[in-house]
Amino acid sequence: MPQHLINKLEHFTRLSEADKDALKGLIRRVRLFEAGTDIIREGERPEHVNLFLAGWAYRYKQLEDGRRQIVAFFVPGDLCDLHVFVLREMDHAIGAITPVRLAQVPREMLIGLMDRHPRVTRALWWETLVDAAIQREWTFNLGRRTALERLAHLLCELFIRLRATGLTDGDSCAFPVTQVELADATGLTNVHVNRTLREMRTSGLIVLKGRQLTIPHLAALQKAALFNPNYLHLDHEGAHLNANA
Amino acid sequence: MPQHLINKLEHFTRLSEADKDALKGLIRRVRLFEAGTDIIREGERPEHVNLFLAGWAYRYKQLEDGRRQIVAFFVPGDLCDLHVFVLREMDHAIGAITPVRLAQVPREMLIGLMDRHPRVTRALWWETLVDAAIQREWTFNLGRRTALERLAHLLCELFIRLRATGLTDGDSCAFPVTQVELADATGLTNVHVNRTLREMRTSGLIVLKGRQLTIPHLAALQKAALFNPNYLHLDHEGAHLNANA
DNA sequence: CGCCCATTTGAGTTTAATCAAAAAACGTGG
DNA sequence: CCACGTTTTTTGATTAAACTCAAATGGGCG
Repeated sequence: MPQHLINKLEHFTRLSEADKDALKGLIRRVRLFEAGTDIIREGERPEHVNLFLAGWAYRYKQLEDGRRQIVAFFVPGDLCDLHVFVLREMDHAIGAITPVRLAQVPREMLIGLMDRHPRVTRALWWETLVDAAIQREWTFNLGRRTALERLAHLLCELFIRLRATGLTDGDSCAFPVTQVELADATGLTNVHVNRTLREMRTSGLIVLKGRQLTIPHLAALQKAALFNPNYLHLDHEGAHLNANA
Repeated sequence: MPQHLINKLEHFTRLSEADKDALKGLIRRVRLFEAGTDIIREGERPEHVNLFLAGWAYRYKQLEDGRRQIVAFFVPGDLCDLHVFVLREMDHAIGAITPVRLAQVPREMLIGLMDRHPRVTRALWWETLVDAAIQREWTFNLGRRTALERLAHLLCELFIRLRATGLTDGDSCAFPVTQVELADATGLTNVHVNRTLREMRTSGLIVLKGRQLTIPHLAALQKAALFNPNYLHLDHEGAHLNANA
């Protein structure tokens, strides 16, 4: 069930039962990927839109000399770019962090959905625009924040995204990302990530142990990160569009 | 005339005369902005899609403490996010580098165009996906490239984008970006940008003087930048979609 | 138990930042 | 066309943040 996606979209607009059923109808072809494997590789032809049902993954790009940058994380409820099939070749890869379950949605199915459900269509645009906003924020993060701010910002973002999909438990959430992956996402080295995490732990900003993250005082972490959640555009933004329900 | 936009879109798909006329019809409400002023400010309500007709601009985000990051450049032929009006508030600002002339396209006009011209619609998706790919590449750039590679990469990208819109003259193009702006785009300081540009000049990679950039040997600059143009998805990618012309 | 992967720590180095000031280029009005 | 104020570029000296290299420790699992 795409309950995570529905939870998330409802932060933007209210969905009817028919809308939700339509979203559920997207889940026809389900595939599983093992942790550590590639879900899509650079150069491949994108054939469908991927909807993440369970597990974590990341988009990444890599240079011939081995330098790697993670440019996005995927958590359950996330959707890859709506119109990928317009492009001939993937310019990046997607790798699974944990075992991943995802639905492969064929273009025709998606187009049909958008023809029949304008409210879902708007919600999916919102999702697309938020993805773009997240990517811009990462650009800022890498360009202008210190190591500690950068890591804190990433943790805030992931926690809030997970919360929006119903995947947090109080002030805790699963967190299967290794320090090497955190380094590749923040543009740091794993050594420096390690030292910075220690600093965050000793100052009580986070508890991170055994693939579980706890943020005792989210406001404090946000402050340390100079985190402004406006770019996630949550808080029922689409209310003004609900009129024509 | 949106000739620059048309030139660019034709790198993706062939457009009919009707398609081109439809694009020209987007230019109804034209506005001018002075250099150094904001075209849109953070927090504002996005009312229309902006199509850049002349002049350079940038998207930027700023922290309360003054740290600023430029997250994208706009050159003639560029279009802001197709569906911005789905969002309630801008999460960033757009500033004019030079005097800017742009067309403000109302949502209804755009929706109408996309209803009537499926080939233009696909081309606009392509444009949107390329924008997202560029943002990802910037993330990589800031995270994993050295100062010299970063600057070289940015220059390669801008030169190739300008060339695709017909705004280069041989191996030269206008380049009105100051070193402070280059610093804010690459996550460096203006001092370090200055030293790095000097290095690029003395090694013959670029000639940059009086708002004019010359790249004597683009392949060499690309090599220095570890630049792979695949993320720009030029080269008539949409050929396979031309069938139903 | 032993292996593998992830995390942690230490010591020394490098890249880029900071601070400060001079020089050059640019635009404008006299 | 020149003088003048402003912005941009350039250079120097010093500092700090993050990287590199190397090795030890810890955890999970068959």
